[in-house]
Amino acid sequence: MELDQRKLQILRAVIDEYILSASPVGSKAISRSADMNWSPATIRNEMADLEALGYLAQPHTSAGRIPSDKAYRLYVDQMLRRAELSSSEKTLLNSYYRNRISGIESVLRSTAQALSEITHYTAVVMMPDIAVNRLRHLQLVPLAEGKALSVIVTDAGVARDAVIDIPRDMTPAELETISRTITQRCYNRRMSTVAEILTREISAEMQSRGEFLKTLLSRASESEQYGTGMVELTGARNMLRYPEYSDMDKAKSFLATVEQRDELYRMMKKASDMEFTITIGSENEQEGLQDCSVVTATYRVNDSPFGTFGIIGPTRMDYSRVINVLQGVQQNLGVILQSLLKED
Amino acid sequence: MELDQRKLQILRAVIDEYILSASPVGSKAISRSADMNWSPATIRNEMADLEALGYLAQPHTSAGRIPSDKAYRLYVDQMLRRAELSSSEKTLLNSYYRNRISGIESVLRSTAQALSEITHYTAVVMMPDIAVNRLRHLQLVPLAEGKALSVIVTDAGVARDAVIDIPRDMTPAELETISRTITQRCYNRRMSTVAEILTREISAEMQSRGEFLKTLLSRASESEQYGTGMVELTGARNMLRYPEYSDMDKAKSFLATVEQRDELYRMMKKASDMEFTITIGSENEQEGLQDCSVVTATYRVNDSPFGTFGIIGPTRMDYSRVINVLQGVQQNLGVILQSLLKED
DNA sequence: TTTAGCACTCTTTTTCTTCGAGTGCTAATC
DNA sequence: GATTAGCACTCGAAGAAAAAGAGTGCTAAA
Repeated sequence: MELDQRKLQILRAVIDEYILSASPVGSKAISRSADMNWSPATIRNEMADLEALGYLAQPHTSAGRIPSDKAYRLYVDQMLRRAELSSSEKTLLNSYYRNRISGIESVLRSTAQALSEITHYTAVVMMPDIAVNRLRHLQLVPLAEGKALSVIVTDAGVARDAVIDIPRDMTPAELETISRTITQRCYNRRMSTVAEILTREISAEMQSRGEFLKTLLSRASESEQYGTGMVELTGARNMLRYPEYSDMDKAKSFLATVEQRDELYRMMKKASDMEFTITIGSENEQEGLQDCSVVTATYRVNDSPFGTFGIIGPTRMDYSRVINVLQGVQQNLGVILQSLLKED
Repeated sequence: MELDQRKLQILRAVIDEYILSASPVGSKAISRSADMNWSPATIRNEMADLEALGYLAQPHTSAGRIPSDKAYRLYVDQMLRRAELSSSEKTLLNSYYRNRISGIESVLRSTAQALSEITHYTAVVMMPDIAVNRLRHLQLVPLAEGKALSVIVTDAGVARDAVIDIPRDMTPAELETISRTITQRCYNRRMSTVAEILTREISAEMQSRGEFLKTLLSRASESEQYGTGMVELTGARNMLRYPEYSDMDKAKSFLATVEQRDELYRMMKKASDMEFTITIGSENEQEGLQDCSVVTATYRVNDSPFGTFGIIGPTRMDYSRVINVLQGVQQNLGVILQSLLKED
């Protein structure tokens, strides 16, 4: 049995209605909706078919139908109309960036806030992964005997720092020399290759400090060390708006899940080579997101992918609105970051 | 009418019991508790007195009593016994810092997590306010024409950065010179005074760039700019454990309140010149924290106050446990940060 | 001064009933 | 053959009524 035009139309109507109401949709409600010229009885028959095909489910015998994950999948793949953001929404969006443009990360934090407030869902933004960035400057700043702060600045305008151990007899002047040498040698090299270059070229040169440099940069390549793996999450509380989380336990487990930042990071990282991703309910790997859908978008700066952000909401989220907003933010973010990094 | 010994004993018993059970405490329950040698009837009389004095309240006629904020105040001021953390708890605490010692801020983030997981309340940690730190290094890194990243490193091992505008004709070499000059002139000066020093001493010297420097450092002193005002908040979801938040609306409004990071920062900032603070229910300025208590502690590095962290919980939180944990963390944090900044 | 006894109050829990939305099936209709 | 009206049936939600229980304040006795 295939999905003919009428079945699709009905399925769509069920989903649209369920997204709005969050309660099982009956045949009568469907037959009342626009362009639906069949009687409830006919629609009942079709709905029974759709249930047999796995697109609809019935919480109990005498209730209406709710869409399955499979139905949402079909919906987002084939039934979604994209639309531009309205100009008032664009204005709203831009208002979040006022006074907030002191750096990449604060822009991204504001973005997360904007996303969650505009969509009323939970927003997640991945902080830039410096591994793909290029080194602009490395500075070792002595803190105390045996300790220094290592600061890395990349071409993307991102700075990351870590406290490191240094040999006790290392002087500030020597640290400065090392900083300068590394900066020179690795200038504009991808962060992911810096450690390698150092081991190969520089440590030999600076024999006496070879061991130190090795440690320094093996740690530099460990992502943990320089604060990679960070995500900003905002608006988790929004989920409490929706009846699917009126059960306290569900709410708790959702909040517990999203507090696991490293898991979220993994998820976002995986999505980061796609322009857009939509992951519906059980398609999510994470235990606690089985009742959620995650929509992500990747934005670009200078035509190369820079970072990823997204929305987490109940599976019955308003997909088309979410996608429109993400698309709007995607463009916006490109422009704003561009203007932050290039001259105005 | 004064609070005699027996009234105090009864009040204490009521509070202890209410902290445990979260439901109104009756006279019978009290008379059963240890060292309570009076009959329920006697205790009822005393409880009526305590209610008249404003220490207890009755949700409705036929219910037990619950402590008022005034009662908690008395409780924390006069009835609290402090105790050392057990050694197993200390071990647990330390386990949070493993692999997490790459920098001040990541240590503080781990601290927040540890606090919330150990106490089962919400933890908040104020990131160091660099205004009181001393400048160790300033570096201007060119990003693109007209743009640079300004990075500040302080003696506390904290780095902060911001994207800034620079005159178009400024060369990398010139930026380097400026960086070095500022670092030299302001070395070990408090960040709060750096802007002033620059305006006074340096801008005159570098006439042509005077305007730029002024802008640069007026912005440096704006806290916003360099990411001051940040707090880390963890474990907000823990509040859903407690019956006082089984009402969805209460839970929502709590989460909404703590998502206002700047408000939280203000609160913490205010607490930061006290070793410990306990703020109970209506004593809180913030609207959304009227049903909460906030306990904070300030930790020291090198004997000078460094930062503040705290616990937010329901007013009937287990104060003595919370205080013990905070005290434990306070010591711990001092040691860990010390070891991070000084040689091992 | 303390306490046993008791009537009273008010919430919580349970049980039972009613209501209504929605279904699936059958038979009539287009 | 496809569609639809009609109808008996199911099952959860909502409401009402009843019962249970915890705790009180007061009185009078110890």
